[in-house]
Amino acid sequence: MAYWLMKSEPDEVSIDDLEARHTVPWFGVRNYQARNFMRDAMQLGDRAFFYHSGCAEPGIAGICEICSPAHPDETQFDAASPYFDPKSSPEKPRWLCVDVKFVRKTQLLTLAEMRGFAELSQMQTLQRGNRLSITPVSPAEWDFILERLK
DNA sequence: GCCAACGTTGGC
DNA sequence: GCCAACGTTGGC
Repeated sequence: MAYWLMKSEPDEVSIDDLEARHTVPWFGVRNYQARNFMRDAMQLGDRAFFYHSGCAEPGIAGICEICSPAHPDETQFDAASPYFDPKSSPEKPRWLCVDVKFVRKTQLLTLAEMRGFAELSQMQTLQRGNRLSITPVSPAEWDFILERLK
């Protein structure tokens, strides 16, 4: 059992979208490190903070759970998708995703608030220059944040 | 294998 | 819209 932080642009998929759809494929990851986390490290039942990025108020907006093994991300084969990858093929898919299911929505814990906690100073997603859309969260960080989520 | 150029992420 | 940081590409 491991913990994660997964970034999504709310314009594309927000916590409200996830709540409405119950489960969504985590499509659009085009970074090998993030892909490898999904392929090699994630397990069914792992929980993740659902983080809103690229928006006016970035931060943790809810909690979701990994509910499928890694499988090919269909958007890579769709020429009309911004995530289309001409170098990938269904025979040899390059990009994977997992499905996540809605657990709960929380009051937004903003990035600014997260940066204010000394207990979170080592959190990977808060490190300078970090751009990974999926990062591991330590059990201590998970518990600390969970206690502060409303 | 090096590395410059370029593209992307994402906060501000 | 800006820009720091960093990943990827491709020529050599």
